[in-house]
Order: sequence, then C-alpha cells, then structure tokens
Amino acid sequence: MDTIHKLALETIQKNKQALIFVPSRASAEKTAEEISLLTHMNYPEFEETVLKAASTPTKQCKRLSRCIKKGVAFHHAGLLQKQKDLIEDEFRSGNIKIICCTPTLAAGMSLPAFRVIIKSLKRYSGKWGMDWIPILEYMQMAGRAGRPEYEAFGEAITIAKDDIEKEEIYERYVLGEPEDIYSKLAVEPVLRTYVLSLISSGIIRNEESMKTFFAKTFWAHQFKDMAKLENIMDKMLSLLEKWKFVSIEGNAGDFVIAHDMNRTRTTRATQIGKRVSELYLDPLTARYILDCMTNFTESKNTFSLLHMISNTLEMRPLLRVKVKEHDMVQDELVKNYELLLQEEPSAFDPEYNEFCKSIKTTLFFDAWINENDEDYCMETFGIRPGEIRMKLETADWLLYAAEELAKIMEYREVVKAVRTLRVRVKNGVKEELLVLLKLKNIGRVRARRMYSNGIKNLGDVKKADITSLGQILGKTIAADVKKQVGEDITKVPKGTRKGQLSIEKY
DNA sequence: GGACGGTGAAACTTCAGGTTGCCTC
DNA sequence: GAAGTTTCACCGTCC
Repeated sequence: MDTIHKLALETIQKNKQALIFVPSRASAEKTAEEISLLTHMNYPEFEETVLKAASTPTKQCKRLSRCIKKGVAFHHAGLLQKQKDLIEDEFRSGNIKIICCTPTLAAGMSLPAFRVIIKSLKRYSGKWGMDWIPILEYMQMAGRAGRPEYEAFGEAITIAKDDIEKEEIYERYVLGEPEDIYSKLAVEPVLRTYVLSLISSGIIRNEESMKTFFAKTFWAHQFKDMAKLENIMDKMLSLLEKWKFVSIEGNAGDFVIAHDMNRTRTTRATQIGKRVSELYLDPLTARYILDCMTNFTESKNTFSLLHMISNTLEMRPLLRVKVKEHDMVQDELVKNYELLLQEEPSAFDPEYNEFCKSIKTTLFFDAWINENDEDYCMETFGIRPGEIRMKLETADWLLYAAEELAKIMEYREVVKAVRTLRVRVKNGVKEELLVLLKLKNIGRVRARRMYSNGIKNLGDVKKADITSLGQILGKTIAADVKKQVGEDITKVPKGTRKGQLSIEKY
C-alpha cells in the first residue's frame, strides 16, 4: 500500500476528510479508485445523479459512480458540472470522505478539509519537462486544510520521494515567499480587446487619452518603461485601424493640444468595431471570422463554419491529436480541404500543429451535430464530458458572434447558415430534426425517437394519434406536445394500448 | 498439439485549469 | 521526467 493510501485510510478512521492533490487527471482517477477499493463505506444513493449527468453514462461516469459509492471521489475539469456539484456538496455534508483532485479545487471554491495531501509539487510543463509548481499554488492547496467551523487546526502533508527532495520542498515551499503577481493586461489579445472597448465606449478619444489611461494601470506601474509601452499601444491602434474596427480622423479631437497634432487625432470605433467590442471578441478573431465569411460560398457547408470557429484563439486549448490519430486527421484534412475558409499553413509553419488540432476539433463538432453522444465523443476523440460542454459553449458564443457580424455585413447566406448551425450545435442534432426541436420539452433524444417513428414535422405531430405518441414520448409530454400544435387534449384515453411501437435508438 | 488466459515487464503515450455574449419560455 | 496505459512475450492450463 502506498503512503497516500495509508494517509487516506487513516483520515477516514479518524472520521475526518481529506483532499488529495495529484498532478494529472489520470492519476486523480486511479488514486481515487484504488482508495475506494480499500474502504468499507457504502453510499448507493448517489449513483443515479452521477450516471444520469450525461445522456448516456460514459466510462468516466461509471468509474466515478463506483468510487462515490465507497465515499471517495475524483474531481477534475473533465467532469460534468452536475457531478462536480454533487461531489462538493457531499464532501461538505460529510458523505464523501476523500477527494482526489487536480488543481481545480485549489482556488476559488471554499472546500476545506481536515487534511490536505499533496502527492507531488512537480508538474509537467511543456518544454522543460517536470517543473516545480508556483509557491502561490502550493499555498492555495495547503490553505484548504482546516475547517474553521469545526477544526482548531488542519494538516497539509506533502509527499517527498527522498531526503534531498524533502529538504528542497521545505526550503522552497514551506519557507518560501509567494511569487509576485503580474498584470495580465500585457498579453496582446487582452490589450487589443481593451483598447477597442475603451475607444468604443468613448473613454478613450485619442492617442493622448489612451496613453494617459494606460499609464494609470497596474500593468504600466509594473512595466515602468513608458516609451516601450506607448510603442505597443501604437501598434495595437494601427492594427485596429487596419482591421477597420477603428477610424482615426485627421482633425483634432475634443482635447486639442496644439503642439502635437498626431496625438490628438480623434479615434472612433466603426460600426463593426463597436459590435466586436460588445461581443467581447478578440479583434484578431473578429477580423479572422469576417475574412472567413467572405469566402463562404455555395460549395461550403457546416464543416467550413465549424472549422472557422475551431481555428480561433478562443477555442483553445484544442483537442490534441494523438500519435495514432495523426494519419486519420491528415486524411480528413485532405478530404475536406475544399471546404476550408482559410488557407492551410505550410507543414513547416510553427502553427501547423495547432492547425491539425483545429481539424480534429472540427471533427468532434461534426460528430456532435450528427447526433453522436458524449460516450462516443469520449471514445473517439478522447474529449471528456466536462470539456464537451465547455467546447459547445464556446462554439455557441462564437457562432452567435459570427451571426451578429454577418448581419452587419449583410452576408445573408452566412447568417442563415450560421443560425441553423448554432441550433444544431446547441442540441447536437442533424438538420432534419430542427423542426421538431421547436416544440417545448423536445430535445435531441425525443426528437430522434419521433423522427424514427415517422413523425418528422409538426404536421405529422398533428396527424399522430395520441396513444402512439404517448408510447414514444410518455403520456404527459405527448399531451403537452399535442397542445403545442393546437390540439388541446386534456384527457388521455385509457386502455387503448395495442402493443409496443418500435422505438429505435438513434 | 493448439487455443486460450493470466501475468509481468518493456515500450509507448501523455501530462492542470476556465473567462468572456445574449436571449428567453 | 514520471506515471499511466498498452503491447507483447512467456508460461501454464485445459480441451
């Protein structure tokens, strides 16, 4: 038995609770599972919530359910919100004794435990291999120990693999000072967005006031070199002008300073620039979407639009292309090449890898709008339910933004295509089900059942007799649906069941 | 003799997280 | 860099 397992069991014996921080999701799940096999608790009542969080229980859901039954859970961003809520609530009420988690639970949420166990203070960090995590993060994790309302103290235990590491951990984390906080404003996407929004809202009217404004920010305070900073802002401004989101007029603005005409030229957001700002889009993405949309012709389709949104900064991190998937992604790229709305970068371009990822992400969305469920997506693309939801939400936002921009540009065909796609993404359905989705209480599953039983549009709903509709949808919903198409059926006939209709699984 | 099944070591892969917009029954 | 996962060779058992 591992040290971690012993500590976990000992915590349970003391009738206390522990959070175990581990460096990866796989490790969170595995550790939780191992501990769950060692406990003797039994909570069957949570099974349903865990398994029914997705339309079909995935491997992950089943694994979580097995653990929670034994009073142990794993927690990471791949879980569905409902599952995360359940875990947090049941930990608070004391039914779940141990949570093995990634840094999800380190910050933000108040979820104190008697004991915090940190499996490792090193984490994989791209190029550098394993690296120490920030001291700030250690403090966040350790700070979860000790419930102020119940405990006089808490324990934060860190596992060291040998004496040398023990020394280093003590020096670095226990005695160490947390890192300074740096402004995130300096990142270009953020800066672009803020400059545009300040111009759009009229807070900044010319270059002079822009510089005065930014000089007062925390970023400038840290950065100190104002000349360099002004340089960056000039660059931002000319980009925004180049992209036609901002117009810079030659005449002097409201605040005339005669000696420097250049700094007092009035800056204004264009109509499209104003909308971009309202949509909270990174101007770079907005420009990219606008350019893509001009290439949207009759020969393009939903794949084209899905790829358009998959290739944005907002959609990142994209789905990773695994070694075994490489050929498949390449094949799909070749197959769908004609559908793309932007040029493929050269294979030597540093961005090429991201481009391959954007293709895989598009394939996932495409599978989703063709009615493949969470379980299929997880098995096929390695995307977990929690991430599916996040991606769908981002997609919905970007499609909405694209629709709004297309409206202003009067790209009527694009507006139509994007609007349809947005509903399909939201519901995960093929186009043929869209009519049925207009009915309240009818989602992807029920609509598909109706369709496979021959009820393909609202007319069919009217024609269908209430008994068979009831067999497809259940009596209550069937009556409600009938009502929605104008037939008020308050009384469902009894005893008219003739036999089960074949209800195909989609 | 051959198919199947279990086991363990070696080879191979992969590796955290979460904010934005808008509308509406 | 380390842990988790998959693959594969090896061995024993059963038919």
